[in-house]
Amino acid sequence: MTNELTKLIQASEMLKAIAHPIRLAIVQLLENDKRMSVTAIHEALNIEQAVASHHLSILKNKGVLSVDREGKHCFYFLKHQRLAEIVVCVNKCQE
Amino acid sequence: MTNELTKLIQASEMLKAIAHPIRLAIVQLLENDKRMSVTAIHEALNIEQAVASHHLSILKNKGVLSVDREGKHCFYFLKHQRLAEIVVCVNKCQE
DNA sequence: TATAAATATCTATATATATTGATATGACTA
DNA sequence: TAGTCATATCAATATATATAGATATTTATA
Repeated sequence: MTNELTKLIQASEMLKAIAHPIRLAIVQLLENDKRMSVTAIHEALNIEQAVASHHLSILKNKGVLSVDREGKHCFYFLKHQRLAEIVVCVNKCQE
Repeated sequence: MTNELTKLIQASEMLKAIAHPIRLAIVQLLENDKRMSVTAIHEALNIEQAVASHHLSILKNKGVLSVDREGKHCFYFLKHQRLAEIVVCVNKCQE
């Protein structure tokens, strides 16, 4: 497999991770260096805890988010702040 | 359904359209206001004609590309030039 | 160590997307 | 109008992702 193809696949995996309504909302929530716990996110978005946790783990596994545990809480944040730009950009392109 | 949710769904549909290796390659190919026919695209990417046509129609249906027919040729181009930024951005975030 | 709070995982079903090869449609041109 | 070039669609199978509910794991604290 060519290097170029590998890059395309990796980039599309990351985009695919973001390309879901709940996960897009999570990325939006974490703009501007915000750090939020699973509980804070599930309450902010009004979704089940298990649902939030599930989507957060997808975003983490695909390199979109990172996590720091502090006691009982897990604080998630954008691994690359730049990724928030994608959300802004795609929102601007909705005619 | 709330207006906010509708926006999230639309934005994620558009991102989902781009989140595929071949379709990402197509968007990259069409940066800088380029216009390319189906044949030119399938040759440039070294994929079957039917495959190119299929992915182009997905991108068109999800609002990523537009098309102009000129005789036998269909020229595809980015509907919003801004969308190329997404590709640049996600590429920069591959560590 | 028993309990509670926070988070993650599992199971099952439903739904969507990808892939491939074959074929159909549309539009010029000899 | 028959042929051919360009593009689109179809059909079938495989693979992946989503959704929801139940339950397990981890950590702190009484």
